[in-house]
Amino acid sequence: MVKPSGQPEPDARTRILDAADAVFVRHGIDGARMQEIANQAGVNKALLHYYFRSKADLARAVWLRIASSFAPGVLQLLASDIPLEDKIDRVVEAYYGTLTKHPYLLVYVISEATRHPKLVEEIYTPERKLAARGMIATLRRQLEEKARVDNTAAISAEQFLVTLLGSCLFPFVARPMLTTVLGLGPDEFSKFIDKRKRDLPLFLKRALRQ
Amino acid sequence: MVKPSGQPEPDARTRILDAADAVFVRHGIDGARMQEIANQAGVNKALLHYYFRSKADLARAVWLRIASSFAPGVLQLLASDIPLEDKIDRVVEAYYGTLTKHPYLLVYVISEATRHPKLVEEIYTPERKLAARGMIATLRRQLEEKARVDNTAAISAEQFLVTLLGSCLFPFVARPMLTTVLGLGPDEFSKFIDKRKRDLPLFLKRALRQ
DNA sequence: GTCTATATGGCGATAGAC
DNA sequence: GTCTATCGCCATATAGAC
Repeated sequence: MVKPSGQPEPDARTRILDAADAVFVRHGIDGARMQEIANQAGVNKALLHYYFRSKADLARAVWLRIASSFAPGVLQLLASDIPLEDKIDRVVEAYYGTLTKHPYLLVYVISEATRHPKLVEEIYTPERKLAARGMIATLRRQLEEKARVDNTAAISAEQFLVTLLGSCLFPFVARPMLTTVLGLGPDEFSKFIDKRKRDLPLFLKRALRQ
Repeated sequence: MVKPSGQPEPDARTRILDAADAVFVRHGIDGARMQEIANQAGVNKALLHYYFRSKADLARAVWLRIASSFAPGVLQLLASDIPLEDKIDRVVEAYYGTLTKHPYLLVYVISEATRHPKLVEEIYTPERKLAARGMIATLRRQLEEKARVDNTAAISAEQFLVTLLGSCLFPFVARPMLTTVLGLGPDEFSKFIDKRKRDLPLFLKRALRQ
């Protein structure tokens, strides 16, 4: 996922992992071919088995790399003590960068997580479990505080989280459907996303105040 | 997807299509095995090829059936002239029924649509294209009317649509991640969805007024 | 139409030279 | 560590009897 920035060719193992990343994300684990990964890495198929015993092991390695780099940033952001309304901006901002560049990434994570739920638990370490609880607690505190000040009923932290994530992530999940239904070309989709980056925080904040 | 309701066994072709539906939705096209479909349909593997030439053709037939039955209802709902705020309730209501019963359906549609965008165009007939345009136009009109009355800036119809759909559909898209992060068991997830069915319309309506 | 048996090809995986 | 060559399986697909 993260491309090498320096000049020297990365070693074979790294090239394989990068290639596997690209191919698995593009085609899903079942749809990926070891041959294609080998080609893209510029090595022989046998070398994949030398470094990673089997396709399943390679897929697992890729999954760990991707899934680990996916959530923590946003989780930490949401768990922090910055004001609730700022969080909205920051979450929107944080996701839209990488997801624009990697159109298949989110669908890969979702489909593999859905079809092999064990993969999710594998990256859900005790520390992360704790962090997630803390994040929810912080969110709840902020929402209750807001409700107290505005003298309204507090919104459920879990519900708010899902609405926030859903609103942010859905365009990248349903991209082909949306571009077709809305009649958008590739660059029009970009414009749509740009506009959304500005509009969505306003919309959500409006729902929050009173 | 639609299970037979009457007593008599459906004919083999139908049974195959139903079985293929279940297996493709569960495992994705690449992950599905013809043998499993045959077993589930109670027929021999060869019969699948008798009715549908190849796996690809069978997958295509299933896709057409599912995708066709998926959008039209909601599309029609959104295009109708019922008040905007009522639409929110109805959309939420409409999706949550089937998606609760078919946990893999949405992820299947999304992943296949993403990896094979041609499949999307195949179900996007001229009539549906027209209907989609009309739906957006109606939505825009309603949002502008609302803005005029409230004396505020109108929200983009496209953006509103995506927010509405995203908020509704995301829990079913990200279910395994959410249950893990929020620490929900299967029946707690149901409760979460029930609560969401009540809360989400309120939240969205609040963002709309003023 | 539905079955049994078989062909065909592709893919993951291994052996072994260098 | 990296390659070439090859194995063995398994999934799709077909032939042909009933």
